[in-house]
Amino acid sequence: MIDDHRQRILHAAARVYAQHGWRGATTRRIAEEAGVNEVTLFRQFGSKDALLDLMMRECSRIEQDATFPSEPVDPEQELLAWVTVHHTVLVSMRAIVRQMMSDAEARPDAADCASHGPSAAMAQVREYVVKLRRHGWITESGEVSPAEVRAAATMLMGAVFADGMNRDMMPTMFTQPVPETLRAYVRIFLRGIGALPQPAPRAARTVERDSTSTTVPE
Amino acid sequence: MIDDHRQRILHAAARVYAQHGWRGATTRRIAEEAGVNEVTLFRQFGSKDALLDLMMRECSRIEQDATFPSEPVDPEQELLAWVTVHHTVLVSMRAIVRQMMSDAEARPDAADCASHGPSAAMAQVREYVVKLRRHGWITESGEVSPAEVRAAATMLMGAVFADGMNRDMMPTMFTQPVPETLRAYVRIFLRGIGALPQPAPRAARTVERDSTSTTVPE
DNA sequence: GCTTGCCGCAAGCAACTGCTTGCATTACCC
DNA sequence: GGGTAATGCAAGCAGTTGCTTGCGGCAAGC
Repeated sequence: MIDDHRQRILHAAARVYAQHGWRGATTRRIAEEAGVNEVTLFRQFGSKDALLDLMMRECSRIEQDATFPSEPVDPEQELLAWVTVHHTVLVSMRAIVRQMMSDAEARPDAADCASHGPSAAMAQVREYVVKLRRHGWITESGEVSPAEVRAAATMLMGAVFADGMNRDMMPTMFTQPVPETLRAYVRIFLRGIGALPQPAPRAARTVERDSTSTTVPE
Repeated sequence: MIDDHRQRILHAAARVYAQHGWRGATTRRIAEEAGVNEVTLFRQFGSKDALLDLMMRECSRIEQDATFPSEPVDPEQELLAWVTVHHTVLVSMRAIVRQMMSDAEARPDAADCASHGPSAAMAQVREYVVKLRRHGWITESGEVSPAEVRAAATMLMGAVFADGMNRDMMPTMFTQPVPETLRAYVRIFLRGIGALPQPAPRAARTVERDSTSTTVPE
């Protein structure tokens, strides 16, 4: 029960900040939320800026514990499980992430903190893609260029990010339930990097129009 | 030169709001930015809230003028052109969109305004996908379910959104230049809905591991 | 018992912020 | 010229906000 106060204040600061942003996170509000006198806050952390800076640094230490298997066995299932965890974490933190993104220009710390999670997640996906290639799920000499595979990973992460951040605000954009959507993201990603069988052959390609330049080589 | 002041104030309000958010958009700051006395602001708009509300309503009227051709000829090129315009608009408005997203809970107007653009864009893409199907670019009885096609559109929009919003904050996540990345997004999207030839056949699928459950049917 | 360190409480201060008032100025229309 | 509407300017007011100070309470260690 030594640093109980510090932790309580830090957690309260995170909650208030997530709801009201930097300017709205008043020292009085944080103190009230923490059930602590406002003066204690200044005695413990010095200033409001110092408190929020520390809160953000603590916040970026939260590691998501989802990991990929060391050797891919079922890419669709493995990716789906991982993406689901990532999406869940994102949804639970969307309020604070939104605030950090809006404060990113004014407070560089906020940008670092907000980008830490996604960057780490991105690194995990890239590592998994390397494993996929090494284990033959992606053809080494495939016509999907490595740059495109890289972009596919960015696309997957971006889609999951946008889904987690915006789904509650844009009901017209996200009409299907989360699990179904995430599975579709994963399947499209795998198909995009050539790791899932193409569902429909190119039979219907020459219909109705003279498709002279259907596939632009580069 | 009649309503010059109103427009100047509205534009100044948008700029200040984009940089400092709702709470940071002080009436004094807006007035200074507009080169107008603070009192004029209150005489014209009544209150700060009324001014910012009106600014947001005006802001959501900005229509992006990119359109798809009435009949698809070259889906990759057409989608790429459209996505490029959409991305450019998004980048130019990213600051104000970020603020709106952080203010969405407190101010419902902000949520409406922020979601208006993406929703309209989404509708355009969905309409284009319908055209693609109608013109035979997507097999009617394809193994890509309509739900998955819908999710693919959401995925494309989400990826473009995340790219436009986060690229400047997360350099480790977006390593490739914008045009290359957008083209990859489009290609993966088309491949995901079965409208681009699959690059690598399923030859390398049985390598090194006993892939018993490679494709999970449902 | 006595010091030490942390805490709560009350008060307050300077700066900022939304907003108002009173008055002089300017431009336009009849 | 005179009325009218919009603007600028100076001042101010009440509420908020970051932060400080002084004081007393209270538990722990000597």
